[in-house]
Amino acid sequence: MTTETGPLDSDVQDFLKALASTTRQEVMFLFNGDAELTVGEVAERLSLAPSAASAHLATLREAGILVSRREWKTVHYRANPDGILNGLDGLRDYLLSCCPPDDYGRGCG
Amino acid sequence: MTTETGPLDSDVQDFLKALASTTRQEVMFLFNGDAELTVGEVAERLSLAPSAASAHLATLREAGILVSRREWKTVHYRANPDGILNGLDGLRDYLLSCCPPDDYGRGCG
DNA sequence: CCATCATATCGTCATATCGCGAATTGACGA
DNA sequence: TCGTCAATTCGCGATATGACGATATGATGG
Repeated sequence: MTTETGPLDSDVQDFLKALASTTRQEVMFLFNGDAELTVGEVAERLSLAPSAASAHLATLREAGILVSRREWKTVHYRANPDGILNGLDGLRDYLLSCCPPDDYGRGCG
Repeated sequence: MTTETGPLDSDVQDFLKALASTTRQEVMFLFNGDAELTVGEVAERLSLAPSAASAHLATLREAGILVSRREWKTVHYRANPDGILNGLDGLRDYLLSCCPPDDYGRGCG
């Protein structure tokens, strides 16, 4: 059972908050095509201070959207499909429980 | 074509920002079961000032998540399944374009 | 051990968001 | 038209977020 701080799973809350930021949306676009990027690369591509890039990547990692691995001196981030799927599923379930429509893309089987 | 302020459709941005708020998440839970609520009812149930409730409902309406209709003196809000579907689809497409996983629940047909 | 490089964390400031109460707008009834 | 009630908008203060630079941590190499 995931901890709940409110009516919505904290997992899904973190997922939403992480993605509801223009800068972090831009960050995510860098991970297209199974890309693996270091903090410094993200900082450079978005013209951000390394500290800012690090914080955003940490937020996305804590939301389960990215994962990181350390390789010698550098930390490599990449997308985390499982976490993303989890977030999307949780969000869909949340909206399903809130609202009445027939289906939200589920139940295609 | 929807206007874009960044890498992500502004539609989807509004969708995310609207839902990435604890209070608005609580608001959405009130619309369970095809409920139709006035601003005053939402304010009362969440112990909010009418002005705060109005602002949150407006945000959700502008994001396409709720729709409103005026009935004499009162404004009734209810969920907007089409808008919600749109938001979820847009979000999924965005994450698909960012990241590599096989599928995000699409392609069940 | 110490130096170095990449990352993470901290302190600070600017800005955005959220809450309220007050004033404004809009719709109905006298 | 004017009054009333509901909703919206405005102004304000408090809090949260996002950016930076400076500092601390971690891993590698001398």
